[in-house]
Amino acid sequence: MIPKSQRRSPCPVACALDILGDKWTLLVIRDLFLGKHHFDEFRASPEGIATSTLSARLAWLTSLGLIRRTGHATDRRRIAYALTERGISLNSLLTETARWGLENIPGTKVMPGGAVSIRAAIKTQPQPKR
Amino acid sequence: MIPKSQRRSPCPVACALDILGDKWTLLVIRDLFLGKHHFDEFRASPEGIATSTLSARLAWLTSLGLIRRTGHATDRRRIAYALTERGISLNSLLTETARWGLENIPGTKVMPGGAVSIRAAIKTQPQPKR
DNA sequence: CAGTATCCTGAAAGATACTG
DNA sequence: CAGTATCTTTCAGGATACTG
Repeated sequence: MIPKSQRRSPCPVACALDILGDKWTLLVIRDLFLGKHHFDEFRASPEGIATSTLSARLAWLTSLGLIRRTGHATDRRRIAYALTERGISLNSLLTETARWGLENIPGTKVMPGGAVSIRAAIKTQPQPKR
Repeated sequence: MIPKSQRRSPCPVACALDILGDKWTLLVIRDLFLGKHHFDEFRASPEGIATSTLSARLAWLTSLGLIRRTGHATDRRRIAYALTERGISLNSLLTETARWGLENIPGTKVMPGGAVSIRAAIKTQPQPKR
């Protein structure tokens, strides 16, 4: 969490933006709500995030306690990410963002794979790839 | 509006972030919902936005049709900004952002001046300064 | 009051290559 | 598969000064 001393103000909007206010963070969250769990799945999203950027975001969100890493002791190929309770609390904010975009930006549409779904995030177990 | 050709994807979340995904834009929107209308009022907000940044954001939001400039023909001191219908449609997104910050970031609190209020934005008439 | 005009710097991000 | 390591570039944003 960002220490109070270096926050721009105590405003909850400003503080939320210090965490989520960029072009990538919420997209990673979106992917988790869509049921994605693996590095290469995030990377394969159509927006085309760079590996260095993705790596930084995953570490950032982990440090904030919004996601957690479900590593595997011996097999690095089974590393996965999942939303924590706190991460799941972003559901309505994310949904609201999607709704606004859908209603106000012509040409937008929900991705193949379905709408942002809290159920996908909660019920999908992080699975190692076959 | 950002042309489809240069969007990262058709995802409504991604497109919304291309518009709102930075640390300043939503704060200007917030100030409008708080009933502020004038350049120096935005500037005086505790986050301390630079004049060049503020100027760019006001032009940007105006070009998107989210705010409108209610200029005065002869007196530049009476220039004011107000939310358009489309800008007002950001109310629930903004409120959701504030709610999430308030519930998940310790030490945040609504600014003196009251909670983000759609009524302040709608009912307050842009008034020239005395 | 409502900006514009510069100058400048750091941080963010893209591209690419490499690794256990 | 899940990253790390560089390198380079861009550009958002801060500081400051000035103006009708």
